Amino acid sequence: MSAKIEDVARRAGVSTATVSRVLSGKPYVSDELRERVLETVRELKYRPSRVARSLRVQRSSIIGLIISDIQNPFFTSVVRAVEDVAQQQQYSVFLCNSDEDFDKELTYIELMLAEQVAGMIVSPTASGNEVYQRLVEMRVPVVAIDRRVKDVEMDMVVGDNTTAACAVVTHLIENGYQRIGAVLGTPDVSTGAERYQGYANALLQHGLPVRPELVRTGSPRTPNGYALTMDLLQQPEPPDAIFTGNNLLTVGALRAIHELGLRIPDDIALAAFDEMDWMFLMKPALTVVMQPTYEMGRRAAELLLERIANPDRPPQQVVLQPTIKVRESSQRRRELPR
Amino acid sequence: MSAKIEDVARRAGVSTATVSRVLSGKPYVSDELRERVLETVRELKYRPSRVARSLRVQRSSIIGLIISDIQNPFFTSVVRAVEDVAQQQQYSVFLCNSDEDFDKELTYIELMLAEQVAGMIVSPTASGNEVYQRLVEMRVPVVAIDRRVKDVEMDMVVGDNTTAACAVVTHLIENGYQRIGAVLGTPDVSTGAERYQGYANALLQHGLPVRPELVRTGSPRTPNGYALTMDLLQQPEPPDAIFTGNNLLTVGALRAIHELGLRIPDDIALAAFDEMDWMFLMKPALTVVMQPTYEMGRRAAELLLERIANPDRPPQQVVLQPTIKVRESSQRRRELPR
DNA sequence: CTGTTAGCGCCTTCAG
DNA sequence: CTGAAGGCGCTAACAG
Repeated sequence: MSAKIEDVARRAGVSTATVSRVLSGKPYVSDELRERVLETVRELKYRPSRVARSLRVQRSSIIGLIISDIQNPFFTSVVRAVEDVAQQQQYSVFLCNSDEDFDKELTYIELMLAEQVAGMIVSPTASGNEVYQRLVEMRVPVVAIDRRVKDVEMDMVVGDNTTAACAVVTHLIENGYQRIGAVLGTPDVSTGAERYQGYANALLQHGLPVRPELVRTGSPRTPNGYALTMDLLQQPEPPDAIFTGNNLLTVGALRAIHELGLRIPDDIALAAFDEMDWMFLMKPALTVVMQPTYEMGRRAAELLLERIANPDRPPQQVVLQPTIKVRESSQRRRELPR
Repeated sequence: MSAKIEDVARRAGVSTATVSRVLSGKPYVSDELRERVLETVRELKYRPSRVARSLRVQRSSIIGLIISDIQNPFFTSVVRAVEDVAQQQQYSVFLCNSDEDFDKELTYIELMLAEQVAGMIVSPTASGNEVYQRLVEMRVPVVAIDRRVKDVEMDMVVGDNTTAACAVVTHLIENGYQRIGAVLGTPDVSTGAERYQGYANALLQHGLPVRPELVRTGSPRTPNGYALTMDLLQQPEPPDAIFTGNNLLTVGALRAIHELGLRIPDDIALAAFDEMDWMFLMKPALTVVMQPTYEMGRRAAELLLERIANPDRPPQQVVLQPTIKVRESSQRRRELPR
């Protein structure tokens, strides 16, 4: 097919070792030979086989990135960040979409191993610790992003969900809302669990009861956000405010609210986690939590590269603080005369 | 490190050839040996090295997917589709983001070649035909998606942009709008060019002039949509309607309109290409074009697999029809008394 | 500084 | 039906 290293060597009148040395920027090659080799490489349009290289050195220069939902802007932002860092260090990114499906996640992890990736970044779809425990034991560089893996000493970068959730819900309470509902991702993943925790903390701190009938959890995706919100709002005693636990759930919730003809915040107030870029157009929520998505991706990639360079570094857990944004409309208290 | 094929062979008391045959589902292996091998594979948790395999067979079972903007929902939907088809056929997807940067695109194509991918799907960032011409000559399976490559006989799946653009602009005209502006992607990529063509066709068919001062083009991204729209609207004689040429440009346009305090469609009407899922919430446009994004991805993947299976098949060009959606609000004609 | 050589792990003829 | 053996293209000792 295309030129191999031997062709280049022969044409340039040197050995394959020299060609290899030149191409991998190794020292100890005379300028003359180096130039001659480079010239020949250009002539032959030689492109080293990364496959052969990977086999030889028992490691590819690929970083595996397994995210749980590629349609979620949160993750696309992460992807961007990881790609940026990787590219800067001559790594490429092998992206897979586990689709919130633990089996797919496992399959992809296997695939990554079979492809000899240099390391991987994963947003776990469940707190499936055994797998990650094994990876750590195999000394495979891996970092968890966005979601914690329980009981495993590994690198991870996550947001401070409990605090942030508590803050936005507190804001609702301070604006006079009393029956606050929640639409959250499943408690199987740490984000769902922690955001529930923050919600509950806020209520308890203000002497309000945590009513199970006001809490709905499920897969963190738009259709589910719609269904859960519908369910919540069509109860005999619906909430007067809703806390949504992630951006896609928020979209679903907005759809439901819209369809029921309710107005925000007059009929129903909203506090959202993970607001998307475009929501500004609608100012739908009283208060929102914005995660530093790009930074999370960047930190995760950096952590991974560090571990690849130094497999013995102790595990690091980076916790980033989300930003809380309050809308002007939030000043409009509900107790005011209509 | 982990188990190799020879370990399995030894443990099972057979040759590596037999193990290989069993694992690749080849016939001509007695049931007894097959069972024994499978058992041993399980015991040893043997995971064949895809790298070694790729080197040996001179091809990996990876499909390269190079998209121009991973933050664009259009493409994430395509990614989903490609992944679904690939997985079904035991391929994995290697996703890269060219970021609308032709150099990155080239780099990634090189990377794909070096990784011996089975084939690739690319949304070209420019009509850089030489590269694709070369790929076709090298008999590398490749299909272009969303955007045409000029003068190259290759597989591609695109939308009928001219017709669709003409239709939505016609709709604006029929609703009484006369000064219709356009915010489009650069004419360097086929989508931008064709959508401009459709816009111009619609105007001309109705005897309206195509005014250069009402047309803005640039990179198809949100910030640019904002800037171009701002520019358009702050002219002495601004348009009374705008046609936006892709979903991200639309978001930018909405932001600009919003910021200027204009109302849709009373102050400014909007016809959008590629509406995003969530826009329903805002009903911002009179009429929108929705592309069958998932289907485009699916078709592209299918085309690619067909070509991998049969490299001599003549090139196919699939043109999909977008759907045009008209809002009720569009019935409100502009000439009606205010 | 440069060349020779031995594999990396797997598949695939070619014999048996 | 099964085994033995030769590479796929590259890098990393080890000699010169």
